[in-house]
Amino acid sequence: MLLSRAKIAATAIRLADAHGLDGLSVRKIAKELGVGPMRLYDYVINRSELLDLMVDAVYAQIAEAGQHTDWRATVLAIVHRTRDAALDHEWFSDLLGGRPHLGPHALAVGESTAAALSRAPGMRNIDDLQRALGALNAFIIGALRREVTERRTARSTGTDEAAWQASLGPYLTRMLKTGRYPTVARLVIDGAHLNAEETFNHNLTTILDGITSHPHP
Amino acid sequence: MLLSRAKIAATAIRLADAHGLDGLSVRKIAKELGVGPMRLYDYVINRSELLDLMVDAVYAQIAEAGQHTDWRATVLAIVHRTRDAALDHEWFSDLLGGRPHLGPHALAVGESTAAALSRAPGMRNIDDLQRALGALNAFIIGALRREVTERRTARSTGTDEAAWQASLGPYLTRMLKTGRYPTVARLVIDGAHLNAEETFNHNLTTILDGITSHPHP
DNA sequence: TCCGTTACCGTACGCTGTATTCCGTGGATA
DNA sequence: TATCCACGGAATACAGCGTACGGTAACGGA
Repeated sequence: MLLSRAKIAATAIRLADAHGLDGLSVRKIAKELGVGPMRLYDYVINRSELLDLMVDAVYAQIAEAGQHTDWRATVLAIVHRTRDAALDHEWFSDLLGGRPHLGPHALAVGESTAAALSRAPGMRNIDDLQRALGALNAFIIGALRREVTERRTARSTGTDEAAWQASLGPYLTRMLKTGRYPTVARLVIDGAHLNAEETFNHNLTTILDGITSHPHP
Repeated sequence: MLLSRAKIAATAIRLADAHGLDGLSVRKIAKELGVGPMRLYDYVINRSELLDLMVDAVYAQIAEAGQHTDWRATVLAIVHRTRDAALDHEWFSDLLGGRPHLGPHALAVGESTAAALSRAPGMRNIDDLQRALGALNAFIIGALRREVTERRTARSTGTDEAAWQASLGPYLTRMLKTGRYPTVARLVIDGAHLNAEETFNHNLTTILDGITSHPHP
């Protein structure tokens, strides 16, 4: 069994998809590959470099988003592929924003995004572009983390009313019944029906609109 | 030495501030308190509950933001206190968005934010509020994670040109010299002078403006 | 044929979170 | 007063983690 960085990353991703980042260990990857644990260190310096490898493999998928002539269509395509990737590989969202993404594919995605955004209206100079990229990336990171976290808790508690009441309910409903958090209570009770993808798209549109129109000097 | 959840959280926070989340362990907290490791489990179920305790202690600081009559001033105050907290306790940003924040102080902050935002113009119903909160929180999470990550790498590489060239330079400059990432290259070279706080405030304003004006139905 | 170098491998160390066992002491009862 | 019991805190135990390190086997050149 001869190894390679790509093969190691692939099995690591499979394991992380199945058991999460906490369930991922160098030893388990090695066992899955039928190899002693220390073999991996011939291809990778650190566990952390292994994570970087996994992240960049995901960026490779994201980078396959086609180029459009319209800047907005390009950005939308990239962001949606990123969201798909984060939902496919939930551990990806755990790493999102936690380390600089400097792998070749991550840089390629960054380049495509930046290039598209630089063609947006209202982008007067490079400082505008820097800020706009910052806002967009911040939104992506935060929104995907939130969505994945939500999905996880929903999965662990069960979506249906009964299981909800049994797990988080006792504590949270007691808290909300105190009357100290009326707005939150209304949000939890009345606002549970919103569709995640719709909300994401809505807010993404808001961000892009906000970026391209410059009301404040 | 008699313990309490508050005292445990306080020392845990001190240690995490000093050595990061990776440098934090149940045993070290116990040793710092002059106590056997298992004593902590009389006050806390899990290591993860201990993290929740720490997070909510930070939210207690954030919650001290004064209420303003103006909704925008209130939101700004909360967000800025959150940013201050994240820069004071960098581990806080590692936990941001990674778990639901359901502690009493976190709920209090959420309530204040939601209440203020619900008084913003253009907030027609609870779905609008839900979405607006989502966008705002996503931005906060992402922006703070990015800023802390940036600060960490800057600290580890050294801010000055020489140290930069020595650490990330070899790889990154080689990458950028390939010419495959021209926009990123321009951003790295020309855009390094931007002030972090200014950028944060600018983008926060953009988000709030975007939330309160509803150009798309 | 012999040696130097290189590539591979298993073992071992220190650390983690946590379950379980053990023990000393204080209070209650005969 | 003597004995026993209950109980709280300390110590030990266990399974797993990342990875440093020492040994070994194979291979190329002299």
